[in-house]
Amino acid sequence: MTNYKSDFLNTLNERGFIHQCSDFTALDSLLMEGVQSAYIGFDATAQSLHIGNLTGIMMLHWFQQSGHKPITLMGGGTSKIGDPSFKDEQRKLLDDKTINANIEQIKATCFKQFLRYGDDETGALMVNNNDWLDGLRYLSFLRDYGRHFTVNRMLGFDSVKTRLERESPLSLLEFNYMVMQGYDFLELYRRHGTILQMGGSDQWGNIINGVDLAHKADQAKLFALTAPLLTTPDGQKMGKTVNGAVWLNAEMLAPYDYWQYWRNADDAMVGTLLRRFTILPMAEILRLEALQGAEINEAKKILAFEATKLCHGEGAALAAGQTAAQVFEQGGTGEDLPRFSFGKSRLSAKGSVIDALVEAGLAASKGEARRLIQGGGARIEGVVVTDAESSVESVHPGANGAVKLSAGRKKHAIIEIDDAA
RNA sequence: GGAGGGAUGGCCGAGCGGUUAAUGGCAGCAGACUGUAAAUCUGCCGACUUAUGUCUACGCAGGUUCGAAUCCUGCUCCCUCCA
Repeated sequence: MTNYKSDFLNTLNERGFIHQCSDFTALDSLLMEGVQSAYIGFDATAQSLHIGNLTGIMMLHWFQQSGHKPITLMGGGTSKIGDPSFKDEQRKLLDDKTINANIEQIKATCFKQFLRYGDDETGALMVNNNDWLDGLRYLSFLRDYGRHFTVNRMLGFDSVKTRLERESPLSLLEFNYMVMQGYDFLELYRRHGTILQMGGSDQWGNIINGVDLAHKADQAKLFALTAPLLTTPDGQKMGKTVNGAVWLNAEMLAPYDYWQYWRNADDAMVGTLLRRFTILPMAEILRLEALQGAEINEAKKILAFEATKLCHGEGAALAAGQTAAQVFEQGGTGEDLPRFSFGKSRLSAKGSVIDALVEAGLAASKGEARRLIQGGGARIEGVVVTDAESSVESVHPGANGAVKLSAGRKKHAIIEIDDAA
């Protein structure tokens, strides 16, 4: 129904990225006038971004594909303070060195596949808000910018309102986060002529703050564009897996596991995910999301392949898919399964299955491994382990070379028999 | 500054001297059913150990008691009301 003039908004629209915009018409026109720059802010507290950041990354990707200049803003300055909503006192604040290392890592492992960095007109740019936040002087900042923010209005933001309603304390520091984020936008406008900030719908208030600030301070017209937050059909947040976050960095989450994450998507999510996280043509997506029943599995495999390919490259995506086919469709093993070595002498030891489960990372403790076995969830080469005291050898006699160890239907590892130990 | 209420396992939330590693719900894991989906049903769900053992846990530090998450004292933090 909605039709835009600009490729960018049309693409975002058909791929389900549009939730709210401060002014569709004006933004649409501006995008037609020439190369524009837009940014999204990212956290720099870990060495990698995760799937929750992928929506933003894809928005920037399409922005660049549409002939514009994307900017990835790293929250180096804000990371130095630490997230105040996280009340754990033990949390150590990050120093510049760590933050800068994180930023480099993130650029190399999370952005480079999706964005083309470069100094040319549409080359992506990486900036760190520490560059301007670190040197801010409190009094002059308050005088120049603080006067543009009214507390009355800030109290109206959902992020603040819910906090107050829940009677959970909101520190001045936190309250100031939105001011800093607003200031970032102004700074980028001044430095790079950035006119658009994007983000998840939860960022709306923060983004609008920047828009307003720039209007008041510089009489500039900037834009906010947000994407709907991804939730499962029953309203749960997406992006968690067995081990926590779904990282984009292959060292933190193997491509095989990344592939699996997508493969296990909810039926009802497949269309949404294809639109958002693959660059398949819309015609193909429409075909795939029309599939019904068990046929949806085909769509899921394509989703997994395409998403993994974007993040980890075609080779890794193919390998992951191949391993998955071998493991799940043929009940065998594959190259991509995690491996660990196990001394030959331990094979026949009583209870060695428990040790193997723990060492393979399939169980967090011996107690958990034992419970897994007692619940009938542990298998060696497909044979259910019935006795917690079993040795690997007693379950699968003649174990040689390597055997497959499984915890549940989905988690597998290869035990490589180490003759020397 | 005064009066009162509260802090419990990943989260929510019972317990208010002893069958309490602590009801229940959510989340998580496993099994069955399936399509590596959802829903449903069942089991598990502090650690070590494997036996009917040990340790660690109910904001922090002490105390009373044969015995405390439960009672007392001090401290910290949060909330509400009054100044």
